[in-house]
Amino acid sequence: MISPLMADVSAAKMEKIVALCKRRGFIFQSSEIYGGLNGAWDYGPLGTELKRNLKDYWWKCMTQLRDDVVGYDGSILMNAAVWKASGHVDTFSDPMVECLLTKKRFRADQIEPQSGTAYYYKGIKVPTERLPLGRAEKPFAVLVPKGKPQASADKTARQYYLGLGFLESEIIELEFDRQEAVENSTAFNPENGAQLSEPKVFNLMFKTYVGATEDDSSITYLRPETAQAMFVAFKNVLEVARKKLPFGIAQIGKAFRNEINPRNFTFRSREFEQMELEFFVKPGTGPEWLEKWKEERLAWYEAIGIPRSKIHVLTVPDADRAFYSQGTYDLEYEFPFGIQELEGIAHRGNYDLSQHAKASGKPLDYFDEEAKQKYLPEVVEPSAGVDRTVLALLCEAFAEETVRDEESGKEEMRTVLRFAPRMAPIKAGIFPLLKNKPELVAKARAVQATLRPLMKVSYDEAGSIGKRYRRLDEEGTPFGITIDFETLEGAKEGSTSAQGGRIEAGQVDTVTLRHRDSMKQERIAIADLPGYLLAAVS
RNA sequence: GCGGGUAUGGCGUAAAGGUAGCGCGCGUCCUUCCCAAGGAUGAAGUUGGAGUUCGAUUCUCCAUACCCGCACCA
Repeated sequence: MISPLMADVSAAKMEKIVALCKRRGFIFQSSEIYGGLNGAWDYGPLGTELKRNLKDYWWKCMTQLRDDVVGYDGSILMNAAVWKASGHVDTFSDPMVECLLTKKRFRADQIEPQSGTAYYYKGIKVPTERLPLGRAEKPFAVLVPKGKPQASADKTARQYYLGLGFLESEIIELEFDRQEAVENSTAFNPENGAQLSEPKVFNLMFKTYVGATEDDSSITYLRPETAQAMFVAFKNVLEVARKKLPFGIAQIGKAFRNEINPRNFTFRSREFEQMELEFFVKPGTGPEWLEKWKEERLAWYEAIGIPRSKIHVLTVPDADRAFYSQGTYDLEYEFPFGIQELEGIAHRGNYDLSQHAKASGKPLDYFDEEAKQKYLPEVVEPSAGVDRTVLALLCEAFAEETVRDEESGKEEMRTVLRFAPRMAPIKAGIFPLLKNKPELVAKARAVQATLRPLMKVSYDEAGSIGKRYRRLDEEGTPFGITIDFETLEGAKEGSTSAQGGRIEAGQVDTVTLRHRDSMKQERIAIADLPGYLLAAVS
């Protein structure tokens, strides 16, 4: 249970993170100057780097560091038949009905059929003349169990008309229409008997038209997940990849869902990016691979700076699982706004391949050379949200701390993003201690030129050195490199090296290396910078 | 989709039916030998639309976005 105070603290933290994201250029509202667009967000200069680092690392872990996964990059627009076969056209849209009395919403297909006596009303009359509306025609109906008096239906109807908000109870006169026996009807709310609205379809897929003519034959959809491209192309990949089971296909790309209600900053957006792996395995081995991938993915989150202790593994109960799933884990993160899903790892059986084989008429079997038999592989799918993970990185990295100035004793607030170095948008900031000393500036520029081909670095000479360090902190840059007079004139006696040893007194071309998290400084030879930094950020 | 709230430079805020101010940040210049130092100077704002009014950023209505709760999330 979250206390109201903690909820306030969390909301305040989230607001600070949103403000920081805008201030430093991580995330902006989409089309902001036109008032934005509900559920759409842009990544600014730093956010783009962060997101790219995340995707690159996933890609590297999937396709480079193991040899049983190949990459794919499917189109966003696909033949509409794909979405029919996958089940999205039929099941990704939910006909919803709404209780006219309580406004509560139900899936139309989940309403339990009711029997009883239905009372129909045409509307209400209001005898008092001082009210502007003498009567209101607004049909309504109530279902009550057989044998119950009409009075109980009247009571519900009265509540409904009162809820419309323009009348006082004592002067409402119901205009009764008729009563009727009803069997197995889904037109009434099982909880209170009130009439339900006509079903409205909420299709979560964005519909669009391919080509110039907008007729039904040209309809397709923006993909609601990247997965289907990989199932549909299974045969093609099998042909060229020369892989034996088990093997996987990995893809990163945009997907679109017309969410009813986007929420929580970028967490639920209508346009978002996925990192999905479809891992094909021998029939019967799905469950064990589900476990393996769960462990694999947990370790991965640790590697990008999200500790195991902040990830909750939810074993999705049978009732909540998608119809195709034979087992699902949700990996959830403790966001300030609640514990929410980052990644779903699902054992999809052979549902997708069998659906597409059936619908397309093209066999999608795998021929097992050892067993000398054909079969449809099972699939285990770790599917991660890029934008959600970026948000988790930001939330996890965000820290405000009080620092005391040793000399003056003055206390100040320091805002710092403690990204894991491999995720940090910029790896190092390079500064001349003073910008009005040409020798320092020239050397700093030289160091920048050395490091630039190796990693993203920044150069800054504006303001005091302390100010520049704090700027690095807010951007989450793990290293600050300062070219100072010791660089030119030789190191002082007793300098500690970042490599652990000593810098020799009088040694030139050494710089101050400042660490973001500890704010500690040490010296390092310029020649050692590339090796040291590459090791620290890869 | 329902209910509630909010909307003032990049960020955080103040004020008022009649000239919109402050702090931080940002740009330029000066100064500065290691944790948001100092000085000079500059740019930048009332979410959008309609109405009331001599005059609206302020009042009213509508729209949009964001936040909170409910519902939803194959």
